[in-house]
Amino acid sequence: MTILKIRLIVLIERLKKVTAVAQELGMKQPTVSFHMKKMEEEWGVPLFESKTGKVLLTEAGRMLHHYAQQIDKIYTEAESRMLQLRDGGSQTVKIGCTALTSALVLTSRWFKENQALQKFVNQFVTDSSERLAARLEDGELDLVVTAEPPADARFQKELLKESPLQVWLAHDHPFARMNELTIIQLRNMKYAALDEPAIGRQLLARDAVDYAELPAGILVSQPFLVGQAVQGGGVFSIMPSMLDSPLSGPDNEKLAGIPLAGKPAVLQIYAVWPKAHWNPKLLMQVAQSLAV
Amino acid sequence: MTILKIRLIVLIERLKKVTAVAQELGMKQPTVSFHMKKMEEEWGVPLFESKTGKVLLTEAGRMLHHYAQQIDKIYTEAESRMLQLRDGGSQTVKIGCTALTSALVLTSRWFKENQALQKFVNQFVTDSSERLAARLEDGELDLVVTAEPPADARFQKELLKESPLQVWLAHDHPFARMNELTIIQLRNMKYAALDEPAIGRQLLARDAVDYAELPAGILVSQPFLVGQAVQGGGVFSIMPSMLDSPLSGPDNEKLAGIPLAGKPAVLQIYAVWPKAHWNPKLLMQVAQSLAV
DNA sequence: TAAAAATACTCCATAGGTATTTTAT
DNA sequence: ATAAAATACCTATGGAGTATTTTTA
Repeated sequence: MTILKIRLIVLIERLKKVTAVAQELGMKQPTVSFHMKKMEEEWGVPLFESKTGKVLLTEAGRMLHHYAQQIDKIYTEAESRMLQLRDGGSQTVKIGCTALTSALVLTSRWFKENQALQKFVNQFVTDSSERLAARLEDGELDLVVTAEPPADARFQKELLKESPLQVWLAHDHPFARMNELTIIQLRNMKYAALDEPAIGRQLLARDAVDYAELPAGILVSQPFLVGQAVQGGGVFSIMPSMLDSPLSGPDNEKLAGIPLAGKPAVLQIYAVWPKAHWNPKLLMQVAQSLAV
Repeated sequence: MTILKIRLIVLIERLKKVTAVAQELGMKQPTVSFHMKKMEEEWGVPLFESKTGKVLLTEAGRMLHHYAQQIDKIYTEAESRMLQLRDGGSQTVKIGCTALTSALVLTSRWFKENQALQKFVNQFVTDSSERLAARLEDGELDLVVTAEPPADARFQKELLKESPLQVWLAHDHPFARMNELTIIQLRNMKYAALDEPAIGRQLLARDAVDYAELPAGILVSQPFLVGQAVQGGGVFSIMPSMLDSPLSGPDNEKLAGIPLAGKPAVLQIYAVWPKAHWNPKLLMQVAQSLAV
């Protein structure tokens, strides 16, 4: 069995025409027919059937297709990785972050202090933490920085940073000089929330009642947008204390960060990577650089 | 690239000797050497290096190995499936259950009423719900019956049964004729728990305080062992009400099942299977048969 | 009847072998 | 000195092509 034949099954299922498959694979129609016949011999069962001008898969064919699809995906990933490795002359490491964790971890300081690492680590991807976990599992990403590490024994987990959540306000707000704030005190303002479920989960775990009383407000996808909204006035947010510089844009006044009254909620940022990775040492090194 | 070469990488990594790999694959040493060289040409990078009598993988080799391992696993699974299909003359469906869900769903009645289905559905596996989810994902299982369905859009989920949790006691216990029981009333007895985290989670969700007050006791892996322990006396358990016949063994007196006082906790049993399965119709049919 | 698939036949690359040399403990 | 790996060389099968026939919409 060759990868080519595996792709052939995938394409037959998708295109349902022998000529179209041949075209897609850059070969001639008889060659594809030949392979189809050969595969049926190889497996000892009919895999394809012609129905009303289309080539369909038999039950056995569909079963094989199920596996062929997975293999095709993995092999394509391997090819693209190897190309990067060959052309870049060295390993490339793809890092995935959420909008929030990228702001917390990929600071200008990190880029300045880890230029040597950037020979290897040179691709940064942003996505939701669920999708990051999926892409890590697929082997598309090497390391993921997330506040919601998947609970899976196949992955190595390393705590990078901890940051308590606090209330953020415009610097000229009457509350900006308070020592601490309860959520009830903020009920007349809008809540600008980042689309990062980990924050909500932390608040919920800290105090479900407080969480339920959070007023409705604005949902944004980027930390700096939270900053803009809060600068605008009449709006507060709850974000990690560590986020001060990303929140205050270059030409904005600094925002005021005031601790939550009572039990604190702490956001934990983890690096996660597969234990079976081909260069765990490099990944550990990357994780340690991100932990500074 | 052929599957054979993919396996070759996997075996080189495992055995670290060219001759050993050749032996394992049923070929001669020069053939393996030949393939190794060919693959390095094909990928355009060195994949293998000789170190102190052993053949090791280079960085690129390790990277490729990471994918090769996955592909090998999937392909082996496909082969074994196809063999079953060819020899059995028809599709085989492997079902995975936890100890508890098997007792609730794979009743003698099910086997009696679904003999036609058993032409296809003829392998039953028991494992923890986490491992079942992993084996389903791997394609080793076709359908999993679990109280803890994975939250994953790739899977189809179908509610099979719902059963309230209730207290189980020996038939001659003083409480055996009560209409309902609180957990506090049982504090002088031992709690025989089944190793099925879904039960604990349901109780926790129902009332965290009650749950915290459950006395320490016995942990068993099989529902019928819960029955034995409760029959023994001085022991209670909390199990689905639907479980009466599996709990009372053939030569035991019937156990008494008494509802929990207050908010009920209900265990939900789901069938889960991959949406991308090659015979979703059959699986849906199986799920419906299990729901009776 | 026109387009798509199957068949027949040819050619070269690849996968496999044996015999032998080279390399490493 | 000996076992393992590399090399050289040969053969059979498989993969790809062209030309042609058969099928089916």
